[in-house]
Amino acid sequence: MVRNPSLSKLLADGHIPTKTRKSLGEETADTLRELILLEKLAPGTSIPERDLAELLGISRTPMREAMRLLETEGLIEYTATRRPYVANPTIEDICQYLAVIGSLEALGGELACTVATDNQLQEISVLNEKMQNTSDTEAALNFFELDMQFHSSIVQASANIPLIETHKQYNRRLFRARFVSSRMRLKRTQTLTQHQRITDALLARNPDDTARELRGHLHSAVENIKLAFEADQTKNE
Amino acid sequence: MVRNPSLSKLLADGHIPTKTRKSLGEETADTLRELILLEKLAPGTSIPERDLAELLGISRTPMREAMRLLETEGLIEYTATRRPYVANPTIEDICQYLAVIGSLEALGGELACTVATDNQLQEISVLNEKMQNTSDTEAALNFFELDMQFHSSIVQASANIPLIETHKQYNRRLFRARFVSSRMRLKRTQTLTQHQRITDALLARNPDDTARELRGHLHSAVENIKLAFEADQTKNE
DNA sequence: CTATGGTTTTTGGTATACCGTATATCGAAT
DNA sequence: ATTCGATATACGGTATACCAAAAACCATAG
Repeated sequence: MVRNPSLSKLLADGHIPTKTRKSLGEETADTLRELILLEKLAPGTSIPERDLAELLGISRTPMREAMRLLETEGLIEYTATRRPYVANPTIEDICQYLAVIGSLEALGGELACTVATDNQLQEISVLNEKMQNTSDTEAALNFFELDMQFHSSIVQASANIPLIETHKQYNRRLFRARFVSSRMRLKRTQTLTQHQRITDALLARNPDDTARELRGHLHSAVENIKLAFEADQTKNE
Repeated sequence: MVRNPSLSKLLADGHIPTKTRKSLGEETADTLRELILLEKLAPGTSIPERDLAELLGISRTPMREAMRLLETEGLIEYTATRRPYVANPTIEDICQYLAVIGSLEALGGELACTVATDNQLQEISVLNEKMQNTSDTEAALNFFELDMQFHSSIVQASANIPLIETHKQYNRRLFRARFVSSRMRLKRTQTLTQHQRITDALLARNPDDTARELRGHLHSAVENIKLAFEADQTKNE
């Protein structure tokens, strides 16, 4: 440990880049997650530990660790006999996730109104403006990423660490769904109006309005994703 | 797999007790959790993998798995150099947990109003009555357990599986805090009045009232726990 | 051709050995 | 006596071996 007072102060102040050395298992979790979210590993695919470990050139131990991690994130599930496969949430599952994430974001916004720094609010506002100025023809991926960032930064501003963590997890489960949905470009103007109202409430530091707007916004997200999935279904048959 | 259609139907109907064989790691997680919650392992204690594994007579592999599980539950934390120790949340941490759990329960109650079966509502009502009829001299532990059950069964009635799961996790982190708090018997009558109002709103299947009452209830839980911890602090010095 | 029962192969669970790094110990120098 | 540095020890990370259970396969009987 660092015993020199002035040095440990430096460290605590965060001036030194905290080198959190990731274990192989955690790194593997990252790459696995990416493989799943980008559909290199399709939903429902069976993924035996040995094969996957060999594929990535590591042993089973860290691979198992990675898979357990992704299990808690909801990206990997296990059969009754503990055989792992890529999760394949139904539209109903996704709606349940969205209900929870709606509550989490509403709480995040509510808290942010009282504890967020002006800088953080500014940042959110900037993200909103970027989205508002996005032309209709802009790449869907870009819009999608801004959307995710907008929501995340609101929760981030709540300074509630477990909330931020839980929100991140739910976001991961929803990644694919949100992606599909955003590709549809459904009701983009509606989304933008809602974002504007959320931003306004936040800048006014009005907790109740913020929470209500966020709830409403997530509520329509449910509708959009339902539509997107129906469209996706009919297209794929 | 079961190939006979009528047999698999039996299984799906749940007539056969789904024997989810727990792995050693999961069982270990259960016993470890109990050790921590009952303070057989005090908060802050360092818990080297080898020692703990030997203590329970198992190898390190399942022990590591168990510890990773409890890490995601927030009961075990790791130093910067990945040395595990029993989590020791500050009062601020606990308040953050409570804020989240408040939102989760509010959502649970709200959803329960529309999807809960009459039986489920009845069950909640029964739990409430049991608590109301608890005499002041009754064992604190009994009151405590009823309280936990009351809250859990509300979330259970929401039928939102990820919500139920997340709520369970947060409850575990709060177990100790709630226990300490309940031992203080602070504002027991206030608690009971609030429970009554929550129950009424639920039975009336009024989502908005239910959510509001739950939020308010958790809000005062924050106050109670703060008081309890202050008292606990001064006692221990 | 289908259903059944046994055999082989696959696969997850667990134990164990080894490695590198972090920590503890201890002696020497100031 | 305190601090510093070298050495020893402890500990978590990873690889690997082995086992039991599950699943795939296959041959045989009806």
